[in-house]
Amino acid sequence: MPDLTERQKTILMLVIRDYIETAQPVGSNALVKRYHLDLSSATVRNELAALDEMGYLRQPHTSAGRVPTEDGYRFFVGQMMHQAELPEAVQHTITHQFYQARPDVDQWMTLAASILAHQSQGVSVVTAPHAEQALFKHVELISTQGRQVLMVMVMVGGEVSQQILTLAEPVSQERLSQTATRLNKLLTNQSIEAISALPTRSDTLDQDILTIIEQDMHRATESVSGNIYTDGLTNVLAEPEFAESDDARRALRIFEERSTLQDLLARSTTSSMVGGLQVLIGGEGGWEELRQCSMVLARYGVPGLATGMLGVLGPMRMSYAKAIPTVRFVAGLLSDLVNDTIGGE
Amino acid sequence: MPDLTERQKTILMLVIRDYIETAQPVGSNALVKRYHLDLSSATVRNELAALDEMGYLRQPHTSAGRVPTEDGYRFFVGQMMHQAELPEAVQHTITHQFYQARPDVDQWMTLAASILAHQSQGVSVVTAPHAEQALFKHVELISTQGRQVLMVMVMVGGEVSQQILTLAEPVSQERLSQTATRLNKLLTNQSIEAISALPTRSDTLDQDILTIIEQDMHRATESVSGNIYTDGLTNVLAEPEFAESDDARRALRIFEERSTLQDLLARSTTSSMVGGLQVLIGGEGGWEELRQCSMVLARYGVPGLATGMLGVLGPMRMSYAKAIPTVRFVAGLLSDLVNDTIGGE
DNA sequence: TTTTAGCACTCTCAATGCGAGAGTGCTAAA
DNA sequence: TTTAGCACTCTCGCATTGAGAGTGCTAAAA
Repeated sequence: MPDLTERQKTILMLVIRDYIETAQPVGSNALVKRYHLDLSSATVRNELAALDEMGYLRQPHTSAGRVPTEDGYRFFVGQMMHQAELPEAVQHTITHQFYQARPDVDQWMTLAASILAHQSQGVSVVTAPHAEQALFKHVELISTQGRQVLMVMVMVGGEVSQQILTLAEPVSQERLSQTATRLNKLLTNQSIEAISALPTRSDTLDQDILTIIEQDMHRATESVSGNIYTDGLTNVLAEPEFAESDDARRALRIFEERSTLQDLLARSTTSSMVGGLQVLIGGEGGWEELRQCSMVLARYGVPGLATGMLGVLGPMRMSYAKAIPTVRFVAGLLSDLVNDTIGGE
Repeated sequence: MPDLTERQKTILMLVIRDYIETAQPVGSNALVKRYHLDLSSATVRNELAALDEMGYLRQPHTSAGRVPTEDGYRFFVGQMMHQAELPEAVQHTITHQFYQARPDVDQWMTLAASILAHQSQGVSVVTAPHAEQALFKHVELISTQGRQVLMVMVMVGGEVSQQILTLAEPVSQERLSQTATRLNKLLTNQSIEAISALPTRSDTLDQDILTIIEQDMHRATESVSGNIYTDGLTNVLAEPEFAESDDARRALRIFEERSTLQDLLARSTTSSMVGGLQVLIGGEGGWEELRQCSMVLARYGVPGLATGMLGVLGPMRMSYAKAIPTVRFVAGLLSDLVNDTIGGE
């Protein structure tokens, strides 16, 4: 990599930039003409051959233009990673949209997914903030009809879980409220371990609810991430490389099956930290169906309290120049949001 | 339509059945051979010509087999509409899945969408149960940090809305709880009109929250349907008619943009009643992008209290034989669920 | 009157061949 | 070290062609 001359770097960047725009193999003549290089096509040809040799470019077939390899894209991303910034106007627009949205995690996530998808013209994915360790915050019991009760539980960090319980016999709202009050007093800010270790309650209703809370918190702890939001699924169908093959279908299926997607994100979890940005090129991290795709991922939130992931998927020749700064900016925005609303002391 | 002889009906049904399976124009020879008809191909040919004349079939080009027209599909659906029943085994499986799921509206909707998509091999859509008139049931205020408060509001019928409030100054959880208790007492089972007519509260916190509740209920009333759940988006890409055209993209985009989808469903709302089943063929009801598609729709729930819609979208030659009974069965199941859990007295 | 066999005709689809265009690598001169 | 020139290669679009499937029509058979 250090053995690239300045001129080679320039040419390599231009080739990749051009290919990202046109999706066509780019040849020496076109390159010289299009970018008014002060070189002849023959010189460029030699350089292209060298870059080919070094593995940054390749030819789809003899006597065709050059196309970037995965290594080529990696170089490209490495170069632009630090320089790319979102235009201020766009930053303002995005911030404004968040400001206008209803202050609700669900809305924010949907909005973030939508913005990412539109800005990058790719498929976006956002996970709701999720705590590594579940801490109880509040429970509410609302009688709906007969033996049916709606239980709403809130955890520290803001996660909300609700479910419908069917009790053995009808219970008045008043008694439900009393139970809720007692449990809230008892459980506030407790971890699941602490709750499990609690002695059995004498009141059977209290005990029943307690058991359900425990189960629910278990579920929350086990799941690797919060809810998953996606958008822009159809964007990928517009890309010429997916025009007719069913590669597109297989890739999109991953995004539809939330469990698979969760696995995928979980893998990347370890290697990425809040604020850091991760670019997976050509299905790095081994996901067969995504061999033709790239992902730009970032983690956001408050480490230890609540974090989530967000990212963009596109073909390998996706517009990194847009995707990278957008992901970075939105990650920052969501981090602030988490911090402001459900965040630290 | 009454001028179809029995034999013509039989042949028409066979042609359509075959076309739905193979996606290939079906000719007289193939028909006789495949279904061991006791007729010569020439006779069949005459009948085909007659059906063509009457508008049930057409030829993509001279000297190709026959393909159903929209009228053809309508006849087909009319014939099978009443006879089709889901096999008992499948019914059990589905019921079992609902039984096993976590008792939460969100889970149920996701599950319903998933089942519809898998059974019918099409794109499914399900809206959460939604009341025409919002009635207040319960509100809860949970202090999260500083001036931030999580408000959870439940309406009669089970709809839950949550949002994060930023108060002018920090307020203790105790005071929040008192406000919630007072408001709950005051508002239970009240309609939005009644709430709007209420005199101003002396306590400013109470009044602030009250205003927000009012706004929120307004929002709930205005939206035509609850949350929308979809699944099986990728199924449509597997269909040969969408293999490479970008018709597929346009159709799928409708399903991604929830607002458009909501419009679409709203249109069908009027004409369909709970229990009834509606089959839109070839984008009936005028939605240009869905000209090549069909939808099987049904309404479920308890009229007046909470209803929702569910349905399946596929190409015109979708498997109605699977889609229709599945939609009908799941609609029944969801109706029961609504009735049992959040339903009437 | 209805059904069937026979036949000429039509149209698609896959395979084939061909020429233009774009791009390459190499060599020799600047 | 760069550039001009040149022969070579490979794709892509286009037209041609032949096989196959299916039709409609007519006349004979039931």
